Amino acid sequence: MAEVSELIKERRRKLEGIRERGIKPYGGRFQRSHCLGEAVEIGDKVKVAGRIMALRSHGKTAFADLRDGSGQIQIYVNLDLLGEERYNLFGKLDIGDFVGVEGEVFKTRTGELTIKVENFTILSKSLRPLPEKWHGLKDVEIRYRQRYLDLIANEEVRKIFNLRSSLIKVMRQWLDERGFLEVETPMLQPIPGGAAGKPFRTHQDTLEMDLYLRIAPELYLKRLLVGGFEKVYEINRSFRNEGISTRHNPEFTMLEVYQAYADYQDMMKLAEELITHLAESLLGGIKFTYQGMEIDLTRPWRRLTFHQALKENYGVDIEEEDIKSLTEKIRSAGVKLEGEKVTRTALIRLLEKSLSSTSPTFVIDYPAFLCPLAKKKDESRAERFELFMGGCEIANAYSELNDPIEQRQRFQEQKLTDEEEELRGHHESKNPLDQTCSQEKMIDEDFIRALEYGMPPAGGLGLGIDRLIMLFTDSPSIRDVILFPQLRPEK
RNA sequence: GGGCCGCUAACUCAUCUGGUAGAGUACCGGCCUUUUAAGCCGGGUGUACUGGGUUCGAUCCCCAGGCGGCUCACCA
Repeated sequence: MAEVSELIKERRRKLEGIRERGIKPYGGRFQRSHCLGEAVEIGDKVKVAGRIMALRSHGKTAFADLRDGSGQIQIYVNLDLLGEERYNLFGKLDIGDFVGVEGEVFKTRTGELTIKVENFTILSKSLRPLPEKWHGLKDVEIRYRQRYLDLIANEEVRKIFNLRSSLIKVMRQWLDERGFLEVETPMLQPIPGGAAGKPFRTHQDTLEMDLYLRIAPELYLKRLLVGGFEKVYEINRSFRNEGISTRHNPEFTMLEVYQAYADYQDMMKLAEELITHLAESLLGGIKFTYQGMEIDLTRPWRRLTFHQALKENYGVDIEEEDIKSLTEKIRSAGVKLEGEKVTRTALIRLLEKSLSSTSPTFVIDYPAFLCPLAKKKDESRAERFELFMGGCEIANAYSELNDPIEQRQRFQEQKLTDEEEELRGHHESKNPLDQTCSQEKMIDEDFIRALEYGMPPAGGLGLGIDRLIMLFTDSPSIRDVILFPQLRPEK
């Protein structure tokens, strides 16, 4: 720190002033009688603590607004009450400092309940000025980098993260009540599976082996179905080393649920009921607005086959057309494609465009080649759905493929197409990490072995929690619902 | 990774066509013993993201870089 701003120097001077009086500017435990959100009445003797959010000094008297995690209250100090020494010490306090106060509640002339401070304790001296009180903190870069400031300055942001916590709590409760068992499966995986996407690679020194941060928990949760657990779920982070956008953060939170003897139809019901329940308990209703779009969760939600969705909206017949006319039509619909490759993402973009202003829609029965882990409905289609809402992909589910022989074949086909793409030169990457890409397509032999022991038929559902919270809080970017989104380091 | 846009005081923002930066809040000093976006008087506290270039002169124009936002691409 070469240059320290005048404001910081000034606060350090005050800090020294406090120390010179033999007072510790960083206190310890402070026993409170009340939280600031609790109701108090005139005459109550209270002992509270919090951060000074505003100061109005009048010479021989002063008011300050004190805030803690539960609420805010005004405090009042005056010279007669505190004596000169203590009163001058109070003058060393700034907006941002933590202070504990003790006194009696009274009502001011303007009718505000206020604590008349008889004694106060400095709990923490703040050395940096807080963002401006009226306009708050708007600079998104500072908001994301220094989330603590965002939380201090912007109440709506605190509300978002409170809702996030409640949502996960309610979700757990709902699943627990229905007999689902919450489990934790490896984040560090020797073979990352269960989804697409480039994994993050790391290394375990003792075992002298490379490991990958999981891109999905799927293959481990299915092993638990093999093991005899019939209803399991996991709420936790997955990691994908892909592009970052308003809907993608390298680490994101997913719910994955598996239920034995069920299928994707059951998962549709589960998704409907769970999300409706979340909306009712957190938003107080099943209608809300996301970025100007009216979203209505009234059941049953629309079901649309993948085939229909593309045909109706774009005249694209995925079962009839060859790659060339398919890519042409996708392009003319305004979705860009790299090369001649029809990716799952391109198709999803297409769907998102047409479903963007609608209430929840299940797009069902995907082309089987797009879902190697799903049970086939017939030759070309798989029992899979994706749930779209507010123009965003929220959930994804299958009737889980439990035939070990077919599973191996489907993995191999997948591997083949990846190799084909390689040959076609679509992977002209010089990134050394891409070497792991071929590795990561390795078949998870233990997963196949588990299936060979027998996995009951099951439905499985993955739900993007961050995205659901975006919808519920009307947040335009996933960064608004993740406390510390990934950013490049400063300087 | 590509395209577009942005970066000015601690914060929120101005600064016209290139003439050397200014408001509010915050902060400092003064007055003020019930204020609440307290008030009144006085004070501008600055590496204009960084580094080059053009120019008599650059916050402004040009080039390179950094960080961020949006968007496109990638994400069985």
